Amino acid sequence: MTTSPPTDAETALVWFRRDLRVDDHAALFHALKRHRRVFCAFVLDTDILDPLPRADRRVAFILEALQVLDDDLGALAAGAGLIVRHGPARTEIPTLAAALGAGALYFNHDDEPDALRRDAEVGDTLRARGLQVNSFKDHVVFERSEVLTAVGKPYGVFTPYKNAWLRQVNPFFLSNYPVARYADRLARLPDALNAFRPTGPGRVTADFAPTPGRRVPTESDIGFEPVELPTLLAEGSRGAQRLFDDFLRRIDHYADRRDFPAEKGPSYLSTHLRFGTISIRQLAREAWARAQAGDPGSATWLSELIWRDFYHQVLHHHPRVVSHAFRPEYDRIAWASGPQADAEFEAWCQGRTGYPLVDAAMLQLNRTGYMHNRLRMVTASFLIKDLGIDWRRGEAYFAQQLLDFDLAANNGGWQWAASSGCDAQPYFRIFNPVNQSEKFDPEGAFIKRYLPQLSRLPPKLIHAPWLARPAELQACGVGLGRDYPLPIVRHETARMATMDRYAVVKDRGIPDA
DNA sequence: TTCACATTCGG
DNA sequence: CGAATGTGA
Repeated sequence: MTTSPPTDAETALVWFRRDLRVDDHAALFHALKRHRRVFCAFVLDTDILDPLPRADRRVAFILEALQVLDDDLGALAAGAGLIVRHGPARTEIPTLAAALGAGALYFNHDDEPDALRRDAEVGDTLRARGLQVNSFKDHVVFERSEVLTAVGKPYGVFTPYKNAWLRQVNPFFLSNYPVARYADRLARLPDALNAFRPTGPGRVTADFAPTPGRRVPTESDIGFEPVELPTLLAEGSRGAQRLFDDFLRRIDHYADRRDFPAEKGPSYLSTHLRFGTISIRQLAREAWARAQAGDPGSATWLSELIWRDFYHQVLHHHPRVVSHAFRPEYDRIAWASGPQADAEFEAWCQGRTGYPLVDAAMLQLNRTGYMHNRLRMVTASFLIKDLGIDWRRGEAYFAQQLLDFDLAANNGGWQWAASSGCDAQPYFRIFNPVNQSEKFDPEGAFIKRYLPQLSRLPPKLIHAPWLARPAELQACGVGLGRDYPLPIVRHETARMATMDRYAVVKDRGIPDA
């Protein structure tokens, strides 16, 4: 005996979160396919926003992306648009679903622990009220347990994971969800939903606004200060498409340019991937096709996209990495602490370590919300292995500063540098910050961009100015300790201290008692 | 009823 | 793309 499936509700609500586009959108596609009237909403979640500093570039990025999303929905179907709410998503989504008379909720997976908790709560609430709750993979090509070893366990090493990923991928997994096909099912927003109404300084009601007007709030509507966004990141999903077009013209050079921060090597798409203003499938599809055709630049870039899947998968299977070392023995390390360590941490944050490449990198981060990937490794290694400071402090600082901050990738990167992660750098491999500088910024071009006080130093001196003779420095107009700091640590000394600090990871637990 | 091929379906 | 299902001789 079979039970007939329940008939689909007429009205559905799609909850946008880290997928701020209409093109190639899994949840939106499925909602449109199965329901006659589909509303789209985004919640500016006060559970997330309240603890943030009042000037945050990510808020600016999101608001701009929402405006484009709203425009694109309207372009897909006249009168359609994005409903934007401000409040705790835990309660805003159930309230909105009820107000719209929705019988189903659709959203895409977000595997960060806090998001999973939130989504479980919302799902429970709505299911208890008789709504269908449907969620989908959208943010990565392969999620959760889709790529497993022959014995059905998650991979802990990247290269075999990547090989399995490549064996498994095919054009279908990378194909586009044809959202436009069902565009007529997007609901026209009633007038009552046509504006986002601020009520008093910095606070907004959760009530529907009575007057037509702007649906997407400004920073000040939600209690933030306006901040300027790097022009590279303007215009949400429209800007993302432009960036990708531009990158495709140089993707064949990716492999040979990506390690040099002074060059335009990377795609600059990380923030768009974080917020879903571009689809991972679109990117992987292009990269995969070109890699298949034999382009090494595309193959290298595709590897980076696979790293992203890898780290998301690690976080899903091992959520404890959020606060613990993936390899538990690395939590035995006694990190530097106390006033001296605090001062050094502060110098690192502010780009005052005296190591020009490290400092230029930190200034890039602080000023733009972005840091070149090679420099993320260099600065992370410096904090952990030259200053002996707990990787979690660096991770937290990056989380605060990076526009493209993604918990899975950031944590994976930091644990890689700390040697505590899966498939991490071995602990005895310690970047030499001067060698890295000579190798990846040979002319000092990147350094000079952020440290103009060093602009007259020749390549021979710029990587380690403290080694120059006083007369040479004077000739270049540099007074060490005045225009630019003396190094806060000696690398060779620090390296030996780190080897000692890491010795505890070799202990096989408690010997015999 | 069977086979060979076409169509649909899933992510 | 590959698996499952449908079609028609």
